[in-house]
Amino acid sequence: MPELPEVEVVRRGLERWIAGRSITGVSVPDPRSIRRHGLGVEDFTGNLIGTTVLDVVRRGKFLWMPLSDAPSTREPHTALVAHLGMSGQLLVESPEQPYEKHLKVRLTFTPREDAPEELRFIDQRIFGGLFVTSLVPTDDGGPGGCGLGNQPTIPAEAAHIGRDPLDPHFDVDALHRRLRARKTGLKRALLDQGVVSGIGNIYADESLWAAKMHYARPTDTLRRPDTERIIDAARDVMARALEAGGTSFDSLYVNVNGASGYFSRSLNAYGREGEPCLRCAQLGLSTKIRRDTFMNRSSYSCPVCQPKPRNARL
DNA sequence: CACCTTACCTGATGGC
DNA sequence: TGCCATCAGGTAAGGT
Repeated sequence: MPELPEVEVVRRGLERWIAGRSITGVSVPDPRSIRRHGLGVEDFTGNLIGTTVLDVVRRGKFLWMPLSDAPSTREPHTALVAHLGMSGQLLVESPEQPYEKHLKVRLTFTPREDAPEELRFIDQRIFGGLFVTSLVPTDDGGPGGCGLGNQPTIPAEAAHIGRDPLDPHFDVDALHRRLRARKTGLKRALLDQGVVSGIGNIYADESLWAAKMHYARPTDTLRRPDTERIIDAARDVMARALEAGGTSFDSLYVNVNGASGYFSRSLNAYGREGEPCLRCAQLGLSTKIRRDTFMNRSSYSCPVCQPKPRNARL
C-alpha cells in the first residue's frame, strides 16, 4: 500500500516524465475512480483536454498537478489531483502496452522524445481516485507541498491536510500544541491526516517502535521532547524508506514507470507478530512483538520497549 | 464541537 | 470443490 515515500517516488517520476506536457486525450474506463468530482466524468474530461501540466506537487499522500487554464496563460488555478488510496498506481506507458486488469483512467500527452505518451491510473480496490479542482491559498502562506517551484496554493479538498514530516515547512511547535490540545491516543493522532499527514498504519507502528512509545499514550501528556522524538522517528523512518525507493508489501505498488518498488524487509514492528523484538534481542532479551486490534486495524508493538501507559487512551 | 465508528471496495486466504 | 467469513486500510461521512 503506497504511503508517503511511495507517493514521493511517484511524484518524482511524474515530474520527470509528465511536467511541461499537454493533455490531448482522456479516457475513463471506470468512472468510479473519478472521485469528489461533483460535475461528473464529462466535466472531468473537459477540464483536462488542452491544458498543460505545470508542476507536480505532493502533500502527505495527496498528489496534484497544477494546470494551465489555457494555452495562453501560465497561471495555475486548477489542478488534477490524484490519491492512490490502498492500491492505486500511476504508470507512464506506451499506448501500445496491453491494458491492465484494473485500468481506470488513461491520459494521453503531447509526444516527447524518450517519453511514453500515456499516463495510466490503475486501482484494484478503488479507494483512490482522480479529480480536477481549484487551487486555494495555503493556510500559512508557504508552498502547497513538496515539488519544484510550486505555488502557495493547495487543492480545496486537501486544504485541511496537515504538512508531512518531510515538508521543509513542517512546524513542530504547531504539532506539539495540537497534540497537547487533543484528548486522544498517540497513534490515532498520528493517523489523523489533519494533524500530520503522510503517516499510515505501517509507518505509524514503525515510528512508535523507533521512538519507544505506546500507541495509546494520551497526547495531552506529551512533553516537548516526546513530540520531537516521535516526529523525528517518523521523519527518519520515511526518509530511509524514500532513500531505498519506497517500501511496499504487496505487488500492487509499482513506481511511476512500472518498475516494482523496493520491498522492505527492514521492518521492526509492522507485521511481525510473534517474532523477536530486534532491539530487545540485542540486549539478550527474547521479547516478542505483539499484535493488538485497535481502530479495526492491527497495531504491532514491543511490550517491553513500548509499555502500555496506565492512563492509556485509545 | 471533538471524538469515535462505520462504509466504501476487491482479492487473497482460511475453515468447513 | 465451493461457499462463506475475514482481513487489508485511507478517507470522509455519520453518529454520539
